[in-house]
Amino acid sequence: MTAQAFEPHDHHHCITDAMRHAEAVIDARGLRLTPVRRRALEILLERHGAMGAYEVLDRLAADGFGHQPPVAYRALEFLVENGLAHRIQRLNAFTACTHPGQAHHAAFLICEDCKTVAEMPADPLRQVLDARALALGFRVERVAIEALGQCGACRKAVSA
Amino acid sequence: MTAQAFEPHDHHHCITDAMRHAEAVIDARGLRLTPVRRRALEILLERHGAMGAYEVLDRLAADGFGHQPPVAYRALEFLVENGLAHRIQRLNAFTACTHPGQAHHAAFLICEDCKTVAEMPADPLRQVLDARALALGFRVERVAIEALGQCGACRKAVSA
DNA sequence: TGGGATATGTTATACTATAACTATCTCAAG
DNA sequence: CTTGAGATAGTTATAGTATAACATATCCCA
Repeated sequence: MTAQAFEPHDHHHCITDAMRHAEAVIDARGLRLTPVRRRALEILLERHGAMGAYEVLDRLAADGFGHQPPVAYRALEFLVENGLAHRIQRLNAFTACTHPGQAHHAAFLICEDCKTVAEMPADPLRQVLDARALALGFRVERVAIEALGQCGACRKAVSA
Repeated sequence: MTAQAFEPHDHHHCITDAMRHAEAVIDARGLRLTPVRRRALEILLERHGAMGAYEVLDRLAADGFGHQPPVAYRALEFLVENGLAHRIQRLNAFTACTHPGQAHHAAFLICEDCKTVAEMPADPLRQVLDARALALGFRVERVAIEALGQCGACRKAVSA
């Protein structure tokens, strides 16, 4: 598992794969991937970026769902709770999970040029962090690791 | 350098120390630690927690400074830019830097019970993160590492 | 088939942040 | 001195993000 967001890839496959995963996960938990929730996930999956709740809301509204903020926030919250999406604190925005199903700790790489958001496994980082925190008596429950910078493609584009 | 926020310590000393550091840093850069900026820093230093901009604003207003959001946001932005405070994305809030002056990468440990925010050196984490990101072609510029959990004191309090 | 739990929708409001303009202060060049 | 450019602080107004609280509809099973 790598950060495919920065690689050229068959994005359609990426989407259908994620949707299948989502169905499986939700089903296994006895929950329901209702129309709004499903559509919200599809919208997030369109690109490897982050989308604000209000942007998602506009899209949902255009598709005939409700027009008020809670419609989007609730769908997004559901996705995040079930590991199908992540909240990017830095951007006050949400991004579809690219490794759904697998329990994982993620770090996010956010390209400031093209706005792509890639998810990178952070388990090794978490081990170090947890250990160092524990040495201070602190027990870590959740961590947000969000890096801003420049992706390979954008670096090449600048130097060209 | 450790995360003294979780340790019992002479907080008054903590404050005077930080203020002295601040003066030195700002002076060395040929900038000005004006009354609002100084007061804003003092307010953040009162406790090892995070404070929202509007809370800082109320305090500043009570002290005779302006009553409008930019007053607080500008002072806080100045402090952050000069490494005297940090923004905690997760909380939409600000905390005084406990290692001012030293160039450093910090990770934040946020106790969900007592709301204490401790700053922990993150240079080793950064090295790992930078290397792993670079392997994906990504050049890291800034990182936010924010952990939620429970500090030692609160853990003891619960189990007692 | 009734009824609790879940989900969706609404209104209203709270919280966070910045743009744009005005007035004031600082400090060095003339 | 004094004057003018840049920095600082104040204002009004508005943009952007998020949630509380309640009404309505749907699901599912006892």
